[in-house]
Amino acid sequence: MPKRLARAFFSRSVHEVAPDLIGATLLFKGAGGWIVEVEAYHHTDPAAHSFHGLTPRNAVMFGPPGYAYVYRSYGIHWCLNFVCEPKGSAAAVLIRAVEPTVGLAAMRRRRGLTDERLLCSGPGRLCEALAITGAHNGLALDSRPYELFARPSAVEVVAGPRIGITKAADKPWRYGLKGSRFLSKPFNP
DNA sequence: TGCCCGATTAACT
DNA sequence: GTTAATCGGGCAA
Repeated sequence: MPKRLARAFFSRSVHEVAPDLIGATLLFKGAGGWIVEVEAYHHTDPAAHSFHGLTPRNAVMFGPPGYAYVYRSYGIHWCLNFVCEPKGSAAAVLIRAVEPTVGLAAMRRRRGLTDERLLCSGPGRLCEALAITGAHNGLALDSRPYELFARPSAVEVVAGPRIGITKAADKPWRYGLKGSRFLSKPFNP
């Protein structure tokens, strides 16, 4: 059985944590799978929600590491982040895609789809499949309904520019599992 | 206060 | 390739 991720795992630079999350297992209420795509954000980064300072929405980012920051995107979708670094860094990793392995029936029902490849291949899709909403913002990642397990063995991680942003769009802070079919978009070679 | 834009997605043409 | 759905935040006035 893989090792459960301790809170100390998240108390490091967001650029160390993000690639280390590739291949880790994310479960929420017993459904989920392997993390195959993430992006790193830091408060010195113009693309980050924390860049302009603390607000009610991003307050969790300014708190201690090892907690979930869930925000509403475009007024429609929910997106899940893991807060990292010492408290006050306001850094987080956006979880962008998961290869579904557990609770397939529940995820298909919530998404209204059968195609496994499209169940969790995007930050909004992932939250819909796992039923993660703003009600789960600010919860600790080392206890239910969240469950996180370290990857059982080394994996090949690729990096590239982040998706859907206009500021600091050149930074290669998107990380993915090389060759995965479950990415929200392929990485350019 | 009002206006514009965004860490998105699905359904169009 | 384009667009609607839909709302909180930043910034100008």
